[in-house]
Amino acid sequence: MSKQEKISRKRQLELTATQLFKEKGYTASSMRDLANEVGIEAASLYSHIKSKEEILRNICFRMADEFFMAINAIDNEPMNSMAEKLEKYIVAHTEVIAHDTAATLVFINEWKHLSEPHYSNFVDQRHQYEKRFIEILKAGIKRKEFLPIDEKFVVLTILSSLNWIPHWYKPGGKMSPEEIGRQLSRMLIDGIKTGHRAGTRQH
Amino acid sequence: MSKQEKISRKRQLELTATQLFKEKGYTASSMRDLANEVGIEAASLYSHIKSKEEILRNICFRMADEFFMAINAIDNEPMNSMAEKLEKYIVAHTEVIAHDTAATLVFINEWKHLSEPHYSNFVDQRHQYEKRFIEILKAGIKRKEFLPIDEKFVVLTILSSLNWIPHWYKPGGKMSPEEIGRQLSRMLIDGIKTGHRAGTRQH
DNA sequence: TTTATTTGCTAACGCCTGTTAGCATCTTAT
DNA sequence: ATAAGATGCTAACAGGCGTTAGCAAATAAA
Repeated sequence: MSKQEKISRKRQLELTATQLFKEKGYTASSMRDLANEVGIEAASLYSHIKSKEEILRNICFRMADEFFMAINAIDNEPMNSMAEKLEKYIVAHTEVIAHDTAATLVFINEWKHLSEPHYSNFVDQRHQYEKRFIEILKAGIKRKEFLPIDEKFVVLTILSSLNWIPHWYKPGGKMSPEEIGRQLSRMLIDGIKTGHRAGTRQH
Repeated sequence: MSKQEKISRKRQLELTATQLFKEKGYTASSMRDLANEVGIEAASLYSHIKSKEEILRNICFRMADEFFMAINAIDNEPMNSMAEKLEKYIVAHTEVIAHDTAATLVFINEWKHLSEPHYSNFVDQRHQYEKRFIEILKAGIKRKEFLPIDEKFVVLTILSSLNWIPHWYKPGGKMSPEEIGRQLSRMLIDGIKTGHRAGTRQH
């Protein structure tokens, strides 16, 4: 199981590094810190990884992939309203976050330490991700399902609310990730939705 | 004007450091970076400041003070509803943010690098600040003005939306800070408020 | 004009940084 | 049994870090 073992060791490093980066930040976390945490010498880390940044890169882009995969899966489902689609997006995003809050925090806070071309790559991907939400809002506004509020503004408000979840979410709490997502989307969508709160009146 | 000059020089350092900390993060910004930026040697910085952390401390606690002062001023005004009070809180918070987005970002992202006892001090203050919002929500729920959603949850959602503003706000844009605050509070409050959107129906 | 303060310099300190080279050992596959 | 790979070590490197000591020049206050 040589290949398995190597992967598992590398994975352990990434997990420990994620925790470290989350707590102290990427720059303030040293390779010696990481080595200490797993009980080996700093130089030995380089039998498993190429560089410190490689770890950060893997965390950031793996999370980016997961976020994209989550909303991609939704686009195949049939949808009645843009509100429904937006809710599904929000729930999906929440579930990805809840699945690994530490990695999410690193993804959110430390991407700026990526070097080129990965930095630009990352920024592009995030921009595309926001665009997916904006398209839903635009469609919803066109259908007069949503109030004509600046879409960019609304998307950033939604995503910032979502991205704060890892700061307080603890697995096994009273709310499941899905419930959190639903609650949040109800709170946010009903705030931008025309018509009553209780009704499902569509225009 | 010796005292004046000194203050102005120290202030310039703080301003430059704020920009630096915002862009690269506190840990990744070196004293030599800062010195370079203002055109002197790194060692010369210590004629004006005691330590690197002193700068961070000043930024963080000055912002904390400004946030508190902004909402303190509101508590003296007469208020008809909790929704109105919450809106005023949100607008006030937004205006403080808009007044110095760079310092706000440092305040939000870099406080964890404060050493004790300042770290605990900071965390306490933030907790108290959140409590002020929670009290409004509790009162609003009691009056049946707001839906009985977990207050902590709602406050964190509100504050996270607010704290993302410095990422996109540019002075001189189409929306003034006050308008942004109003728009945001309408979007968030109407989402947690019972009854119609258009009406002002109170219970 | 003398005195005190502000502002800056050079040189250096001890320590920490990410990373490489070279070698040893232990595990797995042939 | 042998070869290949995985995993780890020690020693060391070149450079960066925040900060201090000691001194010089400019500026302001007496």
